[in-house]
Amino acid sequence: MEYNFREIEKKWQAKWKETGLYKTEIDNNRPKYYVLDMFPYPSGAGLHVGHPLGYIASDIYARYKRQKGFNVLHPMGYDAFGLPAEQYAIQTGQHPAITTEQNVNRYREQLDKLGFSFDWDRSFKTSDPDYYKWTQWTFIQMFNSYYCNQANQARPISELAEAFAANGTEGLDVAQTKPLEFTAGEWNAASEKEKQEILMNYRLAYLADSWVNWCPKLGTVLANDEVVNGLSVRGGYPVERKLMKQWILRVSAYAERLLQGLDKVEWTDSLKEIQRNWIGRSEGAAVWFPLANPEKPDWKKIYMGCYEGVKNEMAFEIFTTRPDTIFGVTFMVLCPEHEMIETITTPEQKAEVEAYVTWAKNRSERERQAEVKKVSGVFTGAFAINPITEERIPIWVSDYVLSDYGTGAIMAVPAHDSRDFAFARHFNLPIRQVVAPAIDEVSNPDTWEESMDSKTGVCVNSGFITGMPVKEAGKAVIAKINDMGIGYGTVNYRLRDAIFSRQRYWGEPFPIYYKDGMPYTVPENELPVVLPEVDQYLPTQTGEPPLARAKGWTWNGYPREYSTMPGFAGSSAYYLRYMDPKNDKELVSKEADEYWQNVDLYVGGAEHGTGHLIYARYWNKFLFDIGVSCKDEPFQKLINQGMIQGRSNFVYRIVGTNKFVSLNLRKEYETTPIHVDINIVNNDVLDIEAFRNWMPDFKDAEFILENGKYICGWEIEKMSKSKYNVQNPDDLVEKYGADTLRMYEMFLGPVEMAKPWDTNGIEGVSRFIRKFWKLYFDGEGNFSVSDDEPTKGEWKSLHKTIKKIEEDNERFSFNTAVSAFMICVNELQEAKCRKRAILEPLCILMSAYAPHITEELWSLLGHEESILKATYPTYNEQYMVEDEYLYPVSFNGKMRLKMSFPASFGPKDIEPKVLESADVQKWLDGKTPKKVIIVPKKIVNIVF
RNA sequence: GCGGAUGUGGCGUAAUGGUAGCCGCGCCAGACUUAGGAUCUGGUGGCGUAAGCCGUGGGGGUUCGAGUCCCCCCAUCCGCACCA
Repeated sequence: MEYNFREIEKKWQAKWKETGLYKTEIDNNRPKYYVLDMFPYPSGAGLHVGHPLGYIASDIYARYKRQKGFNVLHPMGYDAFGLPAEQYAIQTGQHPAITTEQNVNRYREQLDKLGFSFDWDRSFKTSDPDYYKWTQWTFIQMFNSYYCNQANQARPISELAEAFAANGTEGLDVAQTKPLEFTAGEWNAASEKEKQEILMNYRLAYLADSWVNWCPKLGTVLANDEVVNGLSVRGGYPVERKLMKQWILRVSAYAERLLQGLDKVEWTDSLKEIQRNWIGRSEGAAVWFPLANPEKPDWKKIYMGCYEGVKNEMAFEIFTTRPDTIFGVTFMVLCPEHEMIETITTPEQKAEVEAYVTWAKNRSERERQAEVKKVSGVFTGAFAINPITEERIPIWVSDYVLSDYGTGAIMAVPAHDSRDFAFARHFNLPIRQVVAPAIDEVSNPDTWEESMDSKTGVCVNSGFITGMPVKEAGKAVIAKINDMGIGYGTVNYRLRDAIFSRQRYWGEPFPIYYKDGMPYTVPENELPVVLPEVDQYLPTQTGEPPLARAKGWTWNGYPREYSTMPGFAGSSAYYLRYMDPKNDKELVSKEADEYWQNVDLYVGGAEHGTGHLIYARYWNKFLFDIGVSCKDEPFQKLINQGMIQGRSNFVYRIVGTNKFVSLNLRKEYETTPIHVDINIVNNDVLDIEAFRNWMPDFKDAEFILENGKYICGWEIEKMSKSKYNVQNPDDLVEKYGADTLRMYEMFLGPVEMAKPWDTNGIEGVSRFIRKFWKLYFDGEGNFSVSDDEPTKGEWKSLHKTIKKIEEDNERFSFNTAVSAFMICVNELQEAKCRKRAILEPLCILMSAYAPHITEELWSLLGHEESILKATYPTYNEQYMVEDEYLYPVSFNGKMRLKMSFPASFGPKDIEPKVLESADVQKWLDGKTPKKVIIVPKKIVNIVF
């Protein structure tokens, strides 16, 4: 019987579906294992060969774990809300739900062909109201929570209101937008609206004016991770800073836990490092610098009086990571957005400062970033007092200080900070050295080429900390400012709160309505708030988001929130929902959550390092705090699949002609390389006829050949339509079958590594699969497996393979596993082995990789049940025992010859025999060995 | 600039500190064929007729022994980038 993969694959895919083979239920008698692929966004282009790489790897592992006795949850669904479908809707008027549906169907069709073991009964898409109901529900819980730094968890906002009624803000230690101070009396006397405004300062989902990334072209704000180099990730449009009222998630409250949690998960170091950088923890000090009122030169009075309750009016809070350099402060810098610029600027400087601030604020993010090295700034005319040295220092404004990190104000230490140094040099401000490698190694900063940013050394010219190592000095300064009541040691994070509003149509509506200008949540029993129909997917005339177009869309007459949620809303808790996808009472039942717990293996691309993987961790930690999820980290082990790059082919056109010269002859001509469709090139040899028919321009093309062939050049590039190097999995499944494609994708190399796609290599795997098939058939092509006792060699081949495959599966080394299968099949073919005792276990081993062919063979072997239910073979060491071992004998570490000794021989038995040998004597060349190292069953090394 | 990863034949890659190049592609030779972009067999790191010598980006080091561990440098890729 010929190996007819088309028939076999179709047959078994239908059968699996019919019998519900991959349906999963809670089973307390078996341990659970949760394998998840990152939520795909179903784009219109469908899958290319790079997409399934991770799905194949996770499917192999899921199947393997099932055969090892685990109850495996392996679901799949779609991240369906998002910009592409909506942009398409704007252009064509077609409802994004329709586009999404089509794309989902296409994805499903492509996935089905690859024979994945997904439990499709658990599937959903984020745009399903049954699903986004729980996204909205979670948002309401965040709205109704604050973060308590003492308990280190989210708590109900009602507790906070009670605390305010009893004690005001006395002793408050919570995450907040800005510090507020009021008494219980003030709270109790406040109106309902005032109370709501105060609470907004603490909610985990809050509404606030903030500087956002506004993308005019997309008509929406974007999160930080959706902007790269000042351009939107989707579409690449310019982004500007804009002050807008937005929904925001207080992700920053979880910064420390997000950082600490990284130590508990098994992710790659590089991904953990990306997250650590994104969270950006820095330890330092917050210090108040009082304003030296130029009209009252007796600043000491102000200084003495300014810390009691009048901080905001009279002083700036700065953040520094180097409190040890406080004696080197020679000026201060405020960001252009700083609130106090207006009040402190002197009349003489007013015009200049205003001009600068206007210029700086109106610059696009992109311009600002492009000109980072250009120093700009302006003097306010005002002075501050260094609270430690009591010196009077000028206050400047510059855009090198960012408004949203720290407090938007810095103490500048030009001698020891490169940016302050550049600024001081540019504006001719004093530079004072306060740190040196040693106490007597002070130099003149005027002679410096750059600042001394060194984090080691000792303090000099620094009053009471002179002579201290910098680390110690920092602590001493913090202690001092604490005593003085003008500052404290603190930690700052780069991680910002996440802007959660999008002025777009195709997303989850907020469960929010407005009364008296304040937001209120829709009652939970009215969820979901279903996305309404609109006549156009564009903003209104007055610039409101598209949802404002929906007719009669109010909550009992109150206006609703017209923004929708961003893409990450729906993808932040989907893994929990898969545990219990049909539950209409809860996001996930206690029973399901406690059984499935969290994702054991998460597979996907590294591009989600700072987006999805931060938000989902935040989201899950919140759900953990409110008791919905029993694990505070959602993804225990994570594998980043490497990108599959395209391999482009080129032809070389001689400039000004329609003549093409073969690769190795092109040096003699002036040529232009032109991308050529990889489908008309085979092993870099161009199909000339196909090329002439490819495009009208090439109809009359002429060629200069080498050895009668036209050889194309090649290059590794991103896979893209315009480069004609896209390889579509459907074509390959059609030509070689899913099992071959699955094994070939694994064979390409380690899953995590980026690698080029080279279709040529698939032939080798295809040959191997057919060879494997033939092991089960006799010369006439009849299925024929004997019950004869295998030979020693056959047993060894099998057990060697069992061991190797198991080890490789456990460490996700699927490429080496495929090659182990090849070796085994080569050996069995060599031995003409057609024995059940060998071929049955081999079939099971390979079923995770090539589920269709093995299922067919399994059934031919006479089994009724699916091979998925088969018991995984156990490795038996006894088959590996050898009587003899062939020792490599090396001289000074270089292998020269081999000698065989009984496996039972120890070093004492081997050494004399080795030294006696004529070959060894020849290599010794009369010299006496200094040492003979013998590692049993490993190596003999003679040192001379 | 900071951080991370990677570097091995013509190509993809393999090697618990122990025989460098397994497996596959490609290439070469042969067999079978009307034919070959089918199948099968053998060969294939470089230099050398050979014995042999040289070889894992470069340079040091640890070790009986280093592709693997340590230090310095180079190249490529990825992430962050005025984060005080």
